Order: sequence, then structure tokens, then C-alpha cells
Amino acid sequence: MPELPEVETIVRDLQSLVSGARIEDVSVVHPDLIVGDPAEFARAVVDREIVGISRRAKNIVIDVGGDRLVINLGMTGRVLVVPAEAVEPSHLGVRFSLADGRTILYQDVRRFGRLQVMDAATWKARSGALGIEPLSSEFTPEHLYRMSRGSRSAVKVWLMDQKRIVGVGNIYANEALFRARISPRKAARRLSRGESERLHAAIRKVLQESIDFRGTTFLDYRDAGGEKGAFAARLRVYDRESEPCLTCGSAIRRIVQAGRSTFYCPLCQRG
DNA sequence: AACGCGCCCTGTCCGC
DNA sequence: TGCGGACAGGGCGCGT
Repeated sequence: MPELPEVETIVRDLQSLVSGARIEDVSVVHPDLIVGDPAEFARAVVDREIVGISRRAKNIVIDVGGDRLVINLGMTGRVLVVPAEAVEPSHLGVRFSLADGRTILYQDVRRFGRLQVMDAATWKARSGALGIEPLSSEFTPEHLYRMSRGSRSAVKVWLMDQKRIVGVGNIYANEALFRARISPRKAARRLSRGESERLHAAIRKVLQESIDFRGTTFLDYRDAGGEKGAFAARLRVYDRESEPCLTCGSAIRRIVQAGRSTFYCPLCQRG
């Protein structure tokens, strides 16, 4: 479900809500969500303090005093901070009871998400295998241009590969290509320097704008307080099949690439 | 080695 | 009203 802006929003929420909190108890309701042994997972986080919270790609990374609790939300995962008396939601996966009485809930209807505890060195290696952060200063137009050389994949599919650029999923791949006026079918290696520059700028702009609006709620996404993001109203092509292009009025088209829906304007995004 | 596909799972919506 | 099929912010493991 969540792409970079949604995960970033949750991480910032968690930073203000639970930094410094102590985890007093853990109960794993759905063991299939845990990578590794669930009992070991519970032991590794109980009686630990939440020292820091950060985002890497689409992962929430919680420093529990050396070890890292890494949460990937899959399609429908939510991390919710709730008061002691709160009614628990359906599809509860993991419950973290805090010493102050509040609870952090991991909820996931489809259970595509995963939670894992690992030591800092293991996490460092895992993180190193992921692609570049698109909002970092290391990510430049030149970087995008060079990475795309040699890839025969359609640029839309290429953009979603987390080993290259992280955090861009189906919604923002569609939106960035529309803003850059590039056809989603174009082979990545055929991007010109000018197109690489436009795409680089469009990726950063759409991700940053969405963060400013606390992410896109298409169906399931909620922030750590259970609220929807407001960016859905600002999407220009995603889920707008047959509706008029906001630039030229042409009907937005939907095609399928690598099993995922692609939305684009056939006029604004030619060649 | 890069790339495409099927699969993991539940819920919702649409057409018949 | 019921039922089958398609589809939904992701990612892994497989085959070629």
C-alpha cells in the first residue's frame, strides 16, 4: 500500500508519539507476519526502549537499543498508536504494549507486510542492497541517466524496482511520468538526458508534495493516528481511466505493465 | 543477469 | 441475491 510519502508520514508521526517509550510487552497475533521465530522476535523487543525511528525505502526502522525492528507494510499494513482504553481493530497482527499504557498496533488485512528484528550490522547490509533515496542529495539527474543505461525495461516498471530508486511504487511512478511527460512504455535506456532531468525533478516534486499532504489514501492507508492522507485529490492520472487529462482534455488510458495498472495521457506522454 | 510471472491474502466492486 | 472474476500503495522466489 504505502510508498515513500506514506511511510515517511508514519515515521514522523511515530517520532513525535513514541520516541523514548519503553516496550513492556509484545503479543504476536499473526505469526506469519514475523520473519524468523516469533518467540525470539518478542524476546528481542520486550523491555527495550525506542531510541530512534527512521525510514529507509518503504521500511519503518525502529532502533530498539542496538537491534533494529524493521517493518514493511506490504499493501495494507498500518502502524497505529492508540490509548490504553482503545478498542482493538480487526485484522490485528502484532500488539506492542508500552510502559506508559498506550499500545502500538500493527494491523494488516492482507498480511503482505513483514516485521523483523535484526542486529545493526545485518540491517546495514540489507539497507546497502537497496537503491538510492530519491529525496537525498546523492540522487541527481546524471545518476538517474546513468542508472537507466542498458535497461530494456519499460521506464514505468524500471522506476518501481527498489534495487535502483527506492520508495516509488505504482501511484508515484504513474504520477512522476505524467509530470515529466514521458510515455510509461518507453524503454529506460532510451531516455534522453532532457527526459532524465524532467523525470528526476518530477519524482522529487511529487514525493515531496505528497509528504506535505500526509500521503495518498487510495483505499487502506492511514497515518499513525488512524487518519487518511490528503494527496489523493491531487493525483493527475492514477485511477483516472477515461477521465479528461487535466492538461489537454484527452481521455486518460489504463494499460497493464508487469501485472500492475498504468495510467497515462496518450497525448501528453507520447514517445 | 536482467526481466517477467505467479503467488502470498482478504475485501470490494461489477457484470451476469 | 448469488457467484465468478478482476482488482487493490508490495515484494519474493522461480524460471528463462
